Amino acid sequence: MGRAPCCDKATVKKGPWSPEEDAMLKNYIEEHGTGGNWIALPHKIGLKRCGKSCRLRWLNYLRPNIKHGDFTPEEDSIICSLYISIGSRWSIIAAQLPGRTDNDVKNYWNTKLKKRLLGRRKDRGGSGHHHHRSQSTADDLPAGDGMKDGGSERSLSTSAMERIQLCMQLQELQNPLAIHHNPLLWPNKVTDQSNQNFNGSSSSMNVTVAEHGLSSSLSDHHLNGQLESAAMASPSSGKNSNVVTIEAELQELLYGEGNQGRGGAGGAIIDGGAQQGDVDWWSYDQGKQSSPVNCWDFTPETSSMFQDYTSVYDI
DNA sequence: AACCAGAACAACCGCGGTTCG
DNA sequence: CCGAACCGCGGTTGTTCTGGT
Repeated sequence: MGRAPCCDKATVKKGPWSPEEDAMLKNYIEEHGTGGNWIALPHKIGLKRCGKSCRLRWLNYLRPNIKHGDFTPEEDSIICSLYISIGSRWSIIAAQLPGRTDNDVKNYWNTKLKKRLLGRRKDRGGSGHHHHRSQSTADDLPAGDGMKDGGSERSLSTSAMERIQLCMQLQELQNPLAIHHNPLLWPNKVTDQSNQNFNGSSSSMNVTVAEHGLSSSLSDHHLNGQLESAAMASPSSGKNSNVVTIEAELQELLYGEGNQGRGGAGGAIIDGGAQQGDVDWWSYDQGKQSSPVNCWDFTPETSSMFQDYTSVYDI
């Protein structure tokens, strides 16, 4: 027995929103708020839309202070770093980028960033042929292959590549032990505990969300505090050579030669961590350098994974 | 100019988690 | 305590745009 549909699909309009519908929804919410009930909202307004559709439209496009397009190098950097660290937790990642929505970040990653980081690898040995239609997935990524053609094209090292690949593979496997499936292992730095985003400035996103009575995934109360003890127990790990190497790789790949189309502001991103506040995105336990992906320990040993994770987040 | 493939983006779907009566 | 209703998330699909042939 499946779940009952949230609305009568026969009478509900689907597809792109018209300016009139946008105006109706926007005006109503600005005047009355959401009322805490999205399902009832379209009926109150007189919209022939599903409540979920209204919610999505408001959150992604109509609410104030939404930014579209023109992701900055700093945002690119945060997205890439967080994806490699926590996987496809788009709401968490988006919460670190004021004005960005999870949908926006997700689309941006899938259509641009992922290709910039990974897709170029597929071109190795190619002779300028176009990509095929399929977007890069974990399946079509070479599994840590070498640089077969020895060409001058940039790519991430095996270490960084494997992090991304493993992250994608994790999603496919739905590994219950994966960090991003286990709130206990989420970092307190991606909660709003400190109400700060990763570049150390106050997060206006949280304020915006609160103002409109919407809950943010970052308000995940149950996460708060659970990592504090771990943070106390885990000394801050210093930046090591691997960290610098991967940071440099990422920056080079995103904004180096052949990727100059983004305003040339690449120098502002991860620069020895200085531009990211005091957060060390990449560091992990130096004592485990035998494994290039040791921030992702997939053994069933939670304690080991937790230790790695605390290292990743410098907590 | 027409067609086509690929890219980009908007929106939908289904599920898990949470809330509330 | 239980179940229904609702919310929010992540994955997927559909549509439009763009550039190449």
